[in-house]
Amino acid sequence: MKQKRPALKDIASKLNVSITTVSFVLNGKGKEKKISDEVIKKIQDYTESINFKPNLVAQSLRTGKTKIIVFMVEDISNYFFAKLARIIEDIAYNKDYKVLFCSNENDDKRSRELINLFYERQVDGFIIIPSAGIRNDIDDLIKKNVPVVLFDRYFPDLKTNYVVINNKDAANKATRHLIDNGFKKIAFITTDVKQTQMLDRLKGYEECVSQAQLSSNVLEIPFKDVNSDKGKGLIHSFITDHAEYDSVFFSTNYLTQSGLEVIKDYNPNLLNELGIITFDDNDLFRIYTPTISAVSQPLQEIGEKLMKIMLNMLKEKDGSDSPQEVVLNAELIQRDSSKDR
Amino acid sequence: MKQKRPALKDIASKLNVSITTVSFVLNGKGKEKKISDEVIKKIQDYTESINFKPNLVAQSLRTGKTKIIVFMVEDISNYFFAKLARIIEDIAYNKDYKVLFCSNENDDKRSRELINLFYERQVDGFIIIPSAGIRNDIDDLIKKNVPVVLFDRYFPDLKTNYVVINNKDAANKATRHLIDNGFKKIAFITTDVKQTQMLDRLKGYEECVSQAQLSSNVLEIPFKDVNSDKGKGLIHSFITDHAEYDSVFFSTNYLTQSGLEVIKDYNPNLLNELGIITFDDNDLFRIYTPTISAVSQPLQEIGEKLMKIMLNMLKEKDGSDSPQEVVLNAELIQRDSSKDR
DNA sequence: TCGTTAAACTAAATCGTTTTAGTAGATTTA
DNA sequence: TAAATCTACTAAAACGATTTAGTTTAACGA
Repeated sequence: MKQKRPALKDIASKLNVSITTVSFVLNGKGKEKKISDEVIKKIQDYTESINFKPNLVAQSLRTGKTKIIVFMVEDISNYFFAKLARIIEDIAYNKDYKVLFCSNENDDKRSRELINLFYERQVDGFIIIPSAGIRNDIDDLIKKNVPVVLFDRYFPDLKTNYVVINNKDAANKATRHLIDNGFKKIAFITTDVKQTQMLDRLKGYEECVSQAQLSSNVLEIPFKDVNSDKGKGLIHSFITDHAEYDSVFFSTNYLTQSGLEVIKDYNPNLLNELGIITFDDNDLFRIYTPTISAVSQPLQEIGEKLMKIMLNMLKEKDGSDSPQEVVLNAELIQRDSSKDR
Repeated sequence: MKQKRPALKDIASKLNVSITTVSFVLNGKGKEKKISDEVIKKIQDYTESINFKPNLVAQSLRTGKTKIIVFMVEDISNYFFAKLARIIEDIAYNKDYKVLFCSNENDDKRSRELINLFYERQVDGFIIIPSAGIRNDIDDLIKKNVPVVLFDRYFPDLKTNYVVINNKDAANKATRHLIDNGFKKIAFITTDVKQTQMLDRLKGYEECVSQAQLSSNVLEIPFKDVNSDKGKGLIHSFITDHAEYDSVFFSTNYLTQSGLEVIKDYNPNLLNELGIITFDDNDLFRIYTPTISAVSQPLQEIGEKLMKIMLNMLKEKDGSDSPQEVVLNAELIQRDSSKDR
């Protein structure tokens, strides 16, 4: 026996006032709208006593606002994204917004479906890690005046809000750090993803080795194989075929995880001989043996910037401000794996 | 210039038909409602051409369904929950449901707020890891006929759907495994949380050591300190004060992470001497040195069961089926850290 | 004393759907 | 030929809020 939730109507008839009056009082406009203290109190007391909660769906329909923000990443179960999700969620929560998380697998079709789906649900804004082929979908959203902020990567030819880190610079510093510690044959293991974040990291590495007149040694793993045995196989042959490499720079944390597994299987001693450095820190790297040096993205700062831009757009009447392009700096955390040994 | 999204009304007037007709056609009821093929085609062609999407908020208001399920866990950035979230999300996605993730920090106040908030938003169902004190809130939801499934833990005195693992049995097996491998002074490090999952794990450990006529050595870390330096300090003194312990059983994965860090800091060699086993597997444990033995919860199975129960309730007219109580078995994954050394 | 203003409300439109209960006209039945 | 049945639609209520544009009564000013 599902008893119906009370609506304004029910309260109004119960208390012999109009729906309007109830609505005004519940929205704190009682004074402003000259409702008498007596009536205000009557309504407040009663709604509290029955623990009345307005129907937010109806509210959304009427106001056009849902107070929901979508946070779309590659894979919400990945450490980096999950941590960031928590930060975003907390900020949103304080501002009375809810966050819908979803994973697009860096796949265009899925990204597109998710965007449409949430657009239909009238979400108020999108924070998105875009997959490579959805430039136009993002553009459409912006044209429809929906608040959008990209992060981690962006489309150079599209004017949008975005928050990224200085990938090239960070990769450069990490490579330089290896060189400074005496490593000479540095391998760079990355994915075949052709998006800004990866291209910039590659560029940072290549510029640095070339400047130091060292050779460039790059392995590109197809994105779809990144966590599979196939991917691990590729890393394995790359390393075993080139016994001369004295160090490895992984371009992203899920590659590092596979990489460590492969190295450990192949030759555990190598873990202590090879110089290792990775993009994206992880709690694991701090307690691994050896501890793994990492380029750490400023999660808190990224989250705060993203939400600041988003909340700002949500406040504006016409979001006609020029897009914000934020580039933050990552920090190189030096641990044992990149020490000269 | 935000141009308004088209509504049924606009389509209807554009094509000189009624709103009703458009609605019928878009819902695939054209044939059933005897709309002529000609009109059906006209409407379909037009709505496709302008890529019309109905307003789901309005739809929800009318139908009372939002097609949204809430998935509430302690901390969405925790490996175990994040993995499960992905599984749930995928299943839901295929059934045309969306999932809202949120973290309650195992805190009653926050849990309560989240439940209310989503209830107001008319979500169709809740999948919840309950914090200790929200028994009555859960009960209220159920009384209001809202589909609810608990997991990981439950309230023994409340008839609800739940999916858990056999914690006592799993802890028992893990302890036995250590004993079988020659460990005699086994420490159990857990939290002070007094909920079924933790109590059962403790019970499993205690029964096993007592049966083997070994001593029981338990450290309870206050939940709020679990990931802080204070928690690490407690672990540190527990271990250093008791040099006689030859093995440690961690009751949950975030404790293990802190524990490994402490042990490594204190005396790296200990990592290879101490027997170590943990509840909740993690990719990290497979590649750690030593590899860490773990009680692995059947994530896929848990996710499937949860969604099966949930989807079933969502289908029913009156959810008057008796609650499902599912207890799954966890798997002990033996790795190097629990080998006799 | 009459017009004006303020106080304290309320009726009804609106948001964009779904769905029930029609209707008008053509065709069939008896 | 009148009643019944179909076909192909449509009007309008309903979901539960917000908000505009009133209305009524009392008080005030000149």
